[in-house]
Amino acid sequence: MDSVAVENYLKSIWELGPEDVATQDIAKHLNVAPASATKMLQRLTERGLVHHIPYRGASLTPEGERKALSVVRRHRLLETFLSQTLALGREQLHDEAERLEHALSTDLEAAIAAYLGNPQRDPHGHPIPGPNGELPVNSEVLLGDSPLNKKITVTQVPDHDSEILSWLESNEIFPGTKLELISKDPFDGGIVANLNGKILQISQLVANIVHVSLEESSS
Amino acid sequence: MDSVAVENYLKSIWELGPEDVATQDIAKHLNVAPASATKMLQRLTERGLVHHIPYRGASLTPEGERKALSVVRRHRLLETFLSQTLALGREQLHDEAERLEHALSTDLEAAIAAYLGNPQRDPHGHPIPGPNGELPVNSEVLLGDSPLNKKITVTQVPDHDSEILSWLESNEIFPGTKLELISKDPFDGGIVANLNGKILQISQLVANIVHVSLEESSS
DNA sequence: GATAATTTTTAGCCAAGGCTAAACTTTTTA
DNA sequence: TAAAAAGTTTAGCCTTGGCTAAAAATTATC
Repeated sequence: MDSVAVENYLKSIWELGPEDVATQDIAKHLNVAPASATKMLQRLTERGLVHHIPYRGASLTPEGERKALSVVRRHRLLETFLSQTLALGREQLHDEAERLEHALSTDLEAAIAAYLGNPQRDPHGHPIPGPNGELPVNSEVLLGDSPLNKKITVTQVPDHDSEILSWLESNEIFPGTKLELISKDPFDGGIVANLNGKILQISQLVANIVHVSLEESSS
Repeated sequence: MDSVAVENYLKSIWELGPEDVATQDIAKHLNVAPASATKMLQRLTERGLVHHIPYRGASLTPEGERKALSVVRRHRLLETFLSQTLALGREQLHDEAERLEHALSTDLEAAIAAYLGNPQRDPHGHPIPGPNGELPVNSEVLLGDSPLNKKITVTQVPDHDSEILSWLESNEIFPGTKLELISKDPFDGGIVANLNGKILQISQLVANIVHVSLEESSS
């Protein structure tokens, strides 16, 4: 069994990867001192989970990635489970799952997946890795990069920034929402969209986090 | 936030109490060396959660008991929640709850309690402490101590011994089961009972774990 | 291309929570 | 009641995962 700390390092590297991740970025992501991250990266390299090149950065070995995806799977299954059973708000889910993910046995993971009917996406629209780490190929595009005057469908919103998430929620932007880009600011990348007749200004920050698909949603 | 280890020590002392608990018993219960238990008892005494008298034993302070009951509440709520949503077997519940109980936030605890309608008992029939640690007075009696030829109702089965639990389950003994004592062995305390017409021999070991009530069950 | 700034690593420290072996109490037994 | 047995504590060690301060490497800047 890997410790909570180890699981969190692996997950962070996965989330920040797949290219070499800087020590500083990992440290910031986990709220620890850079020196602590260095030490852990060395230990994880020792254990064959991480490939760390001093002064360059770190990446996951195949084994490390498998473990990282297992954590991500548990996290996203938990978010889906809590959302469905307890009807928690999308912005509460992340923090709860973050704690519980490390305490989920393989059996319980399987029971939850079966109960949910092996869902492919969590409530934020993020794909849930399969039991062996399979992830679907991603044909999505960022909201800020999508073409003007075309029907697009929101597929993913961020899972951890509850401020942005609340804003999105209050403007009815979540997976499945259909909208159309009206214009794009040439300087800061902010956009204006038409959501069911409502005209909405969306900052560059948000436009570069939300994913959309150009095909009609299959839901 | 208390660590997992601290929460487990407090819970163990509560479960083994309320009289002074021997160092050895705590160590055995937690699967650690006696010396480790001693050290932790000293730390917990330092923190005002435990009252440890060297060579005598340890007991919980009011603050320690409050925290222990909080862990017990989370444990039993989780067992109830997992049982209702995922239909896990009674003998799987304990181990899962054991891991998850330390990762449950106050918010999620409240959400689960509300979802379940603030249940008073977990699936093993154990009372669930209230949010402030309230426990109902216990008017129950051990199966082995109950009178002959009287209708009695099972109220509690053990939660952690999955072997006993499976045996009970397969003989349809669980909270709510009605039966009648036919005879008691004068030597080893084993008993014979009538369960819906079936004659059942029950060992002393089991008879001293299962709780029953003499009144008709209110379910 | 040398120096300044930034990033990363090393060194050394700490607390938590384990362990074993040895010392000390308490309890039991002869 | 003295010796043996059982239980408990102390002492000293270990690993994990943090930290800070200082040293080293890399990158940016003049």
